[in-house]
Amino acid sequence: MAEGMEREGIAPRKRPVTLRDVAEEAGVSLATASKALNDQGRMTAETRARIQETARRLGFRPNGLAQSLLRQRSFTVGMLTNDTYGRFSLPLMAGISEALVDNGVSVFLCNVEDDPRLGQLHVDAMLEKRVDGIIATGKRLDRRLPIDLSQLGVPVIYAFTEPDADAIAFVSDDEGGARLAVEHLVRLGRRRIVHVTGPARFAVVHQRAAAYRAVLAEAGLAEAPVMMGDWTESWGREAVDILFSQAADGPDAIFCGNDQIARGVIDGLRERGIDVPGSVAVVGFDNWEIVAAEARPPLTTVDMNLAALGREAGLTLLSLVDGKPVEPGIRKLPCRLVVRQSCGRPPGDQ
Amino acid sequence: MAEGMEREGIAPRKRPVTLRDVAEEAGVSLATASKALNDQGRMTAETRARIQETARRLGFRPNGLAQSLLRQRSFTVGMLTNDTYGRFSLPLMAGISEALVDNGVSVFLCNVEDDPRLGQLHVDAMLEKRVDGIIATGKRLDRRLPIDLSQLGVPVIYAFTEPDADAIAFVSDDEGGARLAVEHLVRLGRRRIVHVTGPARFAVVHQRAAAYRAVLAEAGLAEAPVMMGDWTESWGREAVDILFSQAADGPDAIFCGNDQIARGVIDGLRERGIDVPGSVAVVGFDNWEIVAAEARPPLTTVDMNLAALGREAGLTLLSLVDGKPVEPGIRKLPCRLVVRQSCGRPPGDQ
DNA sequence: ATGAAAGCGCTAACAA
DNA sequence: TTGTTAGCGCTTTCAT
Repeated sequence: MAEGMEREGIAPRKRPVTLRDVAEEAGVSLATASKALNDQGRMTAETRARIQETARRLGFRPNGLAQSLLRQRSFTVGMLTNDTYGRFSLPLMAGISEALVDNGVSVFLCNVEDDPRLGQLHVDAMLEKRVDGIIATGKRLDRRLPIDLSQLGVPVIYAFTEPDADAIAFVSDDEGGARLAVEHLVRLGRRRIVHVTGPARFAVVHQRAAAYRAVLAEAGLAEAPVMMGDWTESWGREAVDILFSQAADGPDAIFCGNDQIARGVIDGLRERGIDVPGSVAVVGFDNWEIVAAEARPPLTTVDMNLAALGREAGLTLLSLVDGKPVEPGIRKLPCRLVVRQSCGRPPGDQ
Repeated sequence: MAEGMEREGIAPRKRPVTLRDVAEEAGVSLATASKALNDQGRMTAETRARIQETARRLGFRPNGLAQSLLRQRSFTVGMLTNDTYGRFSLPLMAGISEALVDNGVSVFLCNVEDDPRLGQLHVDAMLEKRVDGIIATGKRLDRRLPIDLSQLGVPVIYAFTEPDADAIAFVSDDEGGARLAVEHLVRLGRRRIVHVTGPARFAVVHQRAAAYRAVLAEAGLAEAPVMMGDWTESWGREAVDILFSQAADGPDAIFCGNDQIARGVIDGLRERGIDVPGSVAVVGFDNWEIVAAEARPPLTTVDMNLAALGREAGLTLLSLVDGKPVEPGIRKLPCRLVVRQSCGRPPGDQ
């Protein structure tokens, strides 16, 4: 039989090439072939090379299912989310995936909406597939996913969602983020800073408001009542109407609870002929590119660093899977201020 | 030994419960236990019930890896995308997942950006994990993913991305979608309809423009030169400036290439004091909720039905996996017009 | 009606 | 240095 050149480049068709095929073709035993391809055991470099070459030629691809069965490790994790629009889950996913892909770990993405049945379905599927771990993510820090993940028998990490007791969780530091925003305004010399934000039933609304008040107090500035409404542009515009309808002097800065409100605020101000940032500076929250970057002027806003958060979650899950101990608790990851143009030129201190 | 009540509710801890555990506990053989739990073979109803009850009590969960190894089927598919923002990939994913989850199939989501190395990494991982198939998706119908999927040895379906030759693909019917939009305007009595769209290097720009021209011709209306620019709000506003800066009579309807342009157009018109939809009707494309619903007035726009497209792709992949033959070729799935308020009340014909 | 045995494709201990 | 063997957890003939 000629040295197999005729096999070159043939894609495995019907039956995939197995390690046994490689071993036979190379004239060695299964075990030897295995060791050769895993750079384990001892053998002549020549043998190893020959086996590897044979594997390459045959288009051999190890069967991960068999490997996983044996190693008790599937190199697979599940990510649960209820964030249908992906505003939060996609950056998280990007970070998670980035942390895992280089370790050969793939991610099952499962949208459970807010449906317990769907959640159970996905979790069952994951568990049967023997995922090495699960990352639970969401769209709200103060709401749980519609499934109980506390007794699963696999490591679970919570990222950007309300965790169970004694769980390991990563969340954004909303107080810190709000501080960043308000301190920025203070540093720019703004003195009458108001806060227009979302509905009171969101925990973050109170956390951010508390930080807002704290920073004003520290700066010796008067605080205005926090204005709560919807997370929408129209609420932002409405808030501007309220703020500027009285003859009294309006604010010179508005810290908004999210980018959509901020966008509404900016539009409302422009339509009243009020210059941004000249007369009023505006800061948003979320750094939702599509909203923030297209505002007029482009929005200075707080970024929750969700990709980094996802990366941390992924790496931590990996540690857990490797059996390393991880202290339970909630870790708050810092936000970051993205300076665009809605507050004017940043002071020279940066 | 007492009848095991003390085991009730104990979550499997260290070593997961195996079928062997169930068999021993129930006092039967492995084979019998397997059959009992799969509703196969023949045995007394009593035996079957007892085994099932035992499994339940022990919290037995079949090891999908072992099953997959044997059945040569992993109940797992991979979804490839290069759509980082998820504008297209998330609706697709939702549809795909919906079609698959009830069949116990989970989805690996893999963002390959436009990086061939990353793409190869993900595809290799999928193949090693023995995915039953792959769905390739993207953000442009006229660009390929940065990896060759033609010789993988597993079924591949293309959804909303440029397919390889002889592949099975699902795409949106952009001509049809554009027809829907322009015919809507015609039906509402608009006569001077212009088209403001994206860059010429996008194939869809030409497809939609062709449909725009065709509909105008059929209606005996004059077509205006198609205005190509960026896919941005600012281009929409600029287009309005161009259209209305001359004293000549401007259009009474504007068909926009996407929702962002449409939003810019609406803003531009409002800022010029031109009533929408009174004086000018506006239609968008994409039905990107966050942009379309928050426009003033809310935007009538074309929805590409991406979730349905994903569902089709998922179901078709399933057929393929089951060995059913599927005709290769590109299937165009119809779009749908979502009527909001930017064109005025729809005529009584609906 | 039930069970023993042979694998699915691979790895790792132990022999040779 | 290489090969033999015993599984990983499960399904499936084929006996009994």
